[in-house]
Amino acid sequence: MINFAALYTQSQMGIESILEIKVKEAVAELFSTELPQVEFQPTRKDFEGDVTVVVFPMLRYVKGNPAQIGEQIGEYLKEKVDEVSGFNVIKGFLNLVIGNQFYTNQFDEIASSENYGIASKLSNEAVMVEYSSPNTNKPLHLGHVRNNLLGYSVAEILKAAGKKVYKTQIINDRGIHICKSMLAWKRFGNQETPETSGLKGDKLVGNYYVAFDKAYKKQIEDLVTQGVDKKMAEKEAPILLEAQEMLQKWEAGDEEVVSLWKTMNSWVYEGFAETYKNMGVDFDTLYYESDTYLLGKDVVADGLTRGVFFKKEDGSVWIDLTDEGLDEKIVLRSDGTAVYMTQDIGTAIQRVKDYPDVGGMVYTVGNEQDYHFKVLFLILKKLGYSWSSNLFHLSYGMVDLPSGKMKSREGTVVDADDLMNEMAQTAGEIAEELGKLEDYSEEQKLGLYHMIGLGALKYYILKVDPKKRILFNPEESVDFQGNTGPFIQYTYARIQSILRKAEEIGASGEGAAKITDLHPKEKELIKQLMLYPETIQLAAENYSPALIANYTYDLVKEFNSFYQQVSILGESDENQRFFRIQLSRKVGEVIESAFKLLGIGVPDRM
RNA sequence: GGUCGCGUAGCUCAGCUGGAUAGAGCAUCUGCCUUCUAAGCAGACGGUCGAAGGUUCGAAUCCUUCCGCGAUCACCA
Repeated sequence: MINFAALYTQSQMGIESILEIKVKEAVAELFSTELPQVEFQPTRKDFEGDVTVVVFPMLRYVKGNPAQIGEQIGEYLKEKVDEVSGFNVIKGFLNLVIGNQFYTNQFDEIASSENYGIASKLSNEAVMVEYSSPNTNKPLHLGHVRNNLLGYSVAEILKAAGKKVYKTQIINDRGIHICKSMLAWKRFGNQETPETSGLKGDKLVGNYYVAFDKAYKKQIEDLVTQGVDKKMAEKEAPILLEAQEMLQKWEAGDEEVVSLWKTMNSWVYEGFAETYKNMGVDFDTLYYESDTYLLGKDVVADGLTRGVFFKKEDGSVWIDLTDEGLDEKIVLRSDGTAVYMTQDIGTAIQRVKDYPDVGGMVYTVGNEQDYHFKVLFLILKKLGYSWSSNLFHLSYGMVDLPSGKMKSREGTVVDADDLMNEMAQTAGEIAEELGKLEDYSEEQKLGLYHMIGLGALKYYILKVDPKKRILFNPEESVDFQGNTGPFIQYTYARIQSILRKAEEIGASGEGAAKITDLHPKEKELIKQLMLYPETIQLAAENYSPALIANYTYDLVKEFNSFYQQVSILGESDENQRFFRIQLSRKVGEVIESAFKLLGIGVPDRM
């Protein structure tokens, strides 16, 4: 005998597992056949009912008219299952009406659980989520924003689903790109610093990256007019050669170069820190390419002796992945230096050494690197690392402008700081127009505008499936109405307003007696609340914040409809009123919780 | 050219482990603020789900081919 009471506590699945057993029982009794499984779906809004049993798949086992079969099973369920209070059959769909008591019981469970939907215990095995990983020669732009929001949110979602998580990034602090900025600064900078210029450090360094490119292009042009072949000119422009020389000096540990490198990077880090803080993202641990770029060479040497890799005549080391449908891929240059792949192999292994509980990793990197990660994961698998089967490339589509790709060198980028400021400013303009915050201090207002502006931006980016590319048109501002972050924040603020008023009139809703009547909107809201835990799981399995965003939107739409149709504080029946207050409170909590997973804050007023 | 991804309303997107008449938002139009915040609610308009075949009782969803867009195929990262 099944303990139904225990099943009740397991969210939406509870009723379905009961029904599954009972439907099978019905079919066995009525048609003397055993059914391997039963297919359920939520009943469509246009029909009466809560849960629908799809009869069609049963026709393989039970011969007959689907409508009649549905009818017979419906009768049986109504008779034998307390929760089933009614049914109707339309074509091959058996729509079951589930009684109010089931939902009020569910709500009691939800209302009494702290951090509803969020895993209370974390796994022993951890997953490391890498995101951001910028170059240190220029400021962060919209592309980084998508990366940061995705990585941060996925990390939070994994935690909520019960995974221990380390957030990390690998900072690309060395290489030709930073040397270009350094060289240009030396040449044109007049010792300018963030202090003397009043510029944010990353912006200052970025300016010199652009300055380098300008000078470089000019030199190419001059060489071409002197009759030099364009390709040759691109390779031999003096300023580029000088940058390359600088990189060599850096690798050799040249004191002056290293000192300048440290100084300029520190400016950039200060700038980044400010941007991250503004964006509301953080990291548990940092890796720097200057520490890791030599890693991996030993692993390659070891793999060579074990036959995972092979050496070509010129001394370069490769892996043959043709049996996997891929190509040969280089893992060590002929001069023995590391390539990107070498470094990534080494860094992955280093991370597990540093954090022995890491059993998997998520790399938040654009889809232009799909091939690279496919190869990286295969190599780690061939090297025999147990965790190699738990590697995931969180690949996302590029953020393009109407004019095409963003290019830092050409200045066609949407700067992250500017964008966030503009969003906050727009939020402020709308709020001023509405004028609901007269008694807020200037500081409070600015904080709120930032929260709303960022909420709009984050939601706008996160609600889209990561795989899809985003076309961002700076001319058309991000919406603040409809399916947007502010819409959801607004609903939250309304709920808080109700709760404040409830408190004032001494109706916190605590200790309410059980109600038996449910308004259809209340029932829908409870159903929607019941979906939250499985939504988190689904979002974690799919590494998709978009699922959380869509869920929250549906919940909020449902609440607004309820709010419009049903009086909460004005309800005369005390139990009914208390229940509605509790329901509103819980919806607010779930909005807050879900938005936290997206890295979006919620306001008490707006 | 090979490989991978995407293609759904004028625009931005859901739906994709197959199920009922394909859903939202924006835009356009119509109602609703002396009642819990109108950044809201209710409604109208709007679709050959890129195209064609196939599998199935049933396809936006799965398979094949084609078209369009993007990415990638470096001793760059």
